[in-house]
Amino acid sequence: MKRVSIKDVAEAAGVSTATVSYVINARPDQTISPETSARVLKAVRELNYIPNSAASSLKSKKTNLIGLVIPQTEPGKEFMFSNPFYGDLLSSIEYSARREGYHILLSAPDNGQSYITIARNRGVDGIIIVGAYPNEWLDELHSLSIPVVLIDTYVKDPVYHTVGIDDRLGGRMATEYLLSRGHRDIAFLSGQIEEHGVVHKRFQGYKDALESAGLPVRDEYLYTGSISFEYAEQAAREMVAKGCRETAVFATADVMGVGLIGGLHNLGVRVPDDISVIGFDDGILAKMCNPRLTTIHQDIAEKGVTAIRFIMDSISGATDKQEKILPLSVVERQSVRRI
Amino acid sequence: MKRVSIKDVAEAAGVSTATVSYVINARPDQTISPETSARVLKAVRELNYIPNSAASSLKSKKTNLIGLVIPQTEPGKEFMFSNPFYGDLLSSIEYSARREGYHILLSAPDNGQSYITIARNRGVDGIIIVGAYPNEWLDELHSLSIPVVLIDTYVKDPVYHTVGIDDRLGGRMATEYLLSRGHRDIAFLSGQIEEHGVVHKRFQGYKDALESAGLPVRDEYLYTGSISFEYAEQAAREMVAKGCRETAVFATADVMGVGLIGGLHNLGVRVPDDISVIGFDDGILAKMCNPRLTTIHQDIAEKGVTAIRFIMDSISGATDKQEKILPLSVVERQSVRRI
DNA sequence: TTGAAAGCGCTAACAG
DNA sequence: CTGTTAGCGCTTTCAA
Repeated sequence: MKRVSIKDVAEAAGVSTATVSYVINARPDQTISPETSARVLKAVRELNYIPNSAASSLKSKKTNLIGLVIPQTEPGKEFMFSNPFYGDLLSSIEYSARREGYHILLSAPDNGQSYITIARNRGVDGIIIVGAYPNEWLDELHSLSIPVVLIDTYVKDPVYHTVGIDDRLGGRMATEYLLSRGHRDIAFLSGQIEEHGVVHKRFQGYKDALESAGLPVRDEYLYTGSISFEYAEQAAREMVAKGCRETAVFATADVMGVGLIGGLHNLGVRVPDDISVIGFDDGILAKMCNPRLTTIHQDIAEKGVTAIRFIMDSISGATDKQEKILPLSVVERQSVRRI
Repeated sequence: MKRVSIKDVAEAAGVSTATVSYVINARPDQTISPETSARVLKAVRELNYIPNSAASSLKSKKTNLIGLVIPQTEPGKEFMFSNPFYGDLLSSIEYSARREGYHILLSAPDNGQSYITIARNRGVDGIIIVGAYPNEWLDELHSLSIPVVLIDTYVKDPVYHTVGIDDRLGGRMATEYLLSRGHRDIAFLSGQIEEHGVVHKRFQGYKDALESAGLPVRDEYLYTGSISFEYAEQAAREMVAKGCRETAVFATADVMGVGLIGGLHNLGVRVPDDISVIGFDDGILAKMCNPRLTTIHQDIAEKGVTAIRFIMDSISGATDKQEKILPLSVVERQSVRRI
């Protein structure tokens, strides 16, 4: 099958290549007669013509490509391994983009190297970045002058759009829920607490709730390692070794809540009978564990939809920085008991 | 920041654009003097030049882009939602591709529409397809004359490369493991059994093992719905409603094994005390559930690595169809008991 | 309402 | 060892 170009179509339809370009791109201000248009379309169909995006990008400086940057947990290894969260998000972004005629160029950050090279090389029309990255890394992207949306991060930037949730509120909701069930000794289980990270905010929310209740934030109730099933299991061992003074745990990700429950179970500690657990995310994992996990629900798919919308708005001329904070709710299941 | 082109570099280095192109692309057969080369490289660095891939693709017919097609479970919704399997695979593919200087163009199939349009439009240099698709859909891709690798599917094609596992063997291994633990009433839990699909093969392996053991394949022991946590939970209800004659279940995906265990648990049936369960995949879920799931292990990351290798080999001239069957093993955990 | 023509930035003969 | 040159396939002014 030989490549068919706009020229072939033009010949077949008896028009110029310019005309073909006009009808294909159907700009609202274009003035092509219906007959000509029909003739061109017919030729397109018969020749099975598909425009070459490299050529059109070269000329028009538009690629219809959106760069998506997803964190890589271990360099050279899986970037999203234990967290179905990313699968959901990715899928929603891809779908929303495709509906707008855009495709997704997927990358994990190349070991400290800047994304700017890829972005400029490929000429992406917009960038979606998931998670927290070093500030310099992000700042470089300004020079590209294309829309950037940051998902789930708290860097403040005057230009980049953001979509996320109110993690501090979420942390507070989780903790207050536990409080409302009579718990007073509430542990906090999370990955590293980093500046600008969501975990930091959730931790603040945890502290807010405790303080409002007149309760102290005890260091011995803090378990911060990595966002992984394994670390949560380990935390379970620590908890038990220390005598398990806490009656409830706020785990900042479902994957950790599930790990904790598993670890506790192996040590003969029952959830929620001996200890209560609340998670965060409400992804597939929450329903999967036993007991099913009471958790903070967030709408992952909506994050993707919104991110694409922000990019599209920017591309079509909107200049304001946009921000979206998606709502949160408590989903009661079986892992918390009233005491 | 104004765009800097190869021309700017050429001027700055006092050479022609051709020379710049030569040193940038550093072909082995090229003969540029070290001095010239150094001068060019210096200019590249100083001007912060990054080649425009649209322009080079246009000329060279090479995009360094690999199209990745991932199944979409529900049109318009998540494509990989309940299955961390895809996250792992995706990540491995992206990483391997990047090491070879390729990027990943991610797509979910557009509702029955062909992928060929995207492939031709973007000029991808190779395609990786995960999962089973209609034959006509796949056949169209032949006309592109670019390497295609199929992951986890059994369509036989004289050209496309394949990477997968021996699902029939896997089914047999799982069933024989159960048999070796004294089980005789073994149920089969899966998604729809489709031609060319992996589930079909695993089912054959199940039957193989039963037959070798002189046992019948009982219809009432077959539970086939969808590959989801929810269906597995439902199957648990059916099992119990029917009196739970089986003593063990082979679930063809961890996600189903986990769902089954959860569903059974809710009904007061204990795993492995009352009934044993073996899964398939050995992803993160297997370690997450309680009891931890005995399952068939497969190396997901290796699938991605191999797929990229096949594409690279093809691109660099290899003409043979390549096939890789990755090894399987039984991972014993806690969900099967000897009776 | 349409066409001619000038490139976009790069590659690859080919010539020197 | 390096430069000249002719496009790749498309968009878009400008003129007709």
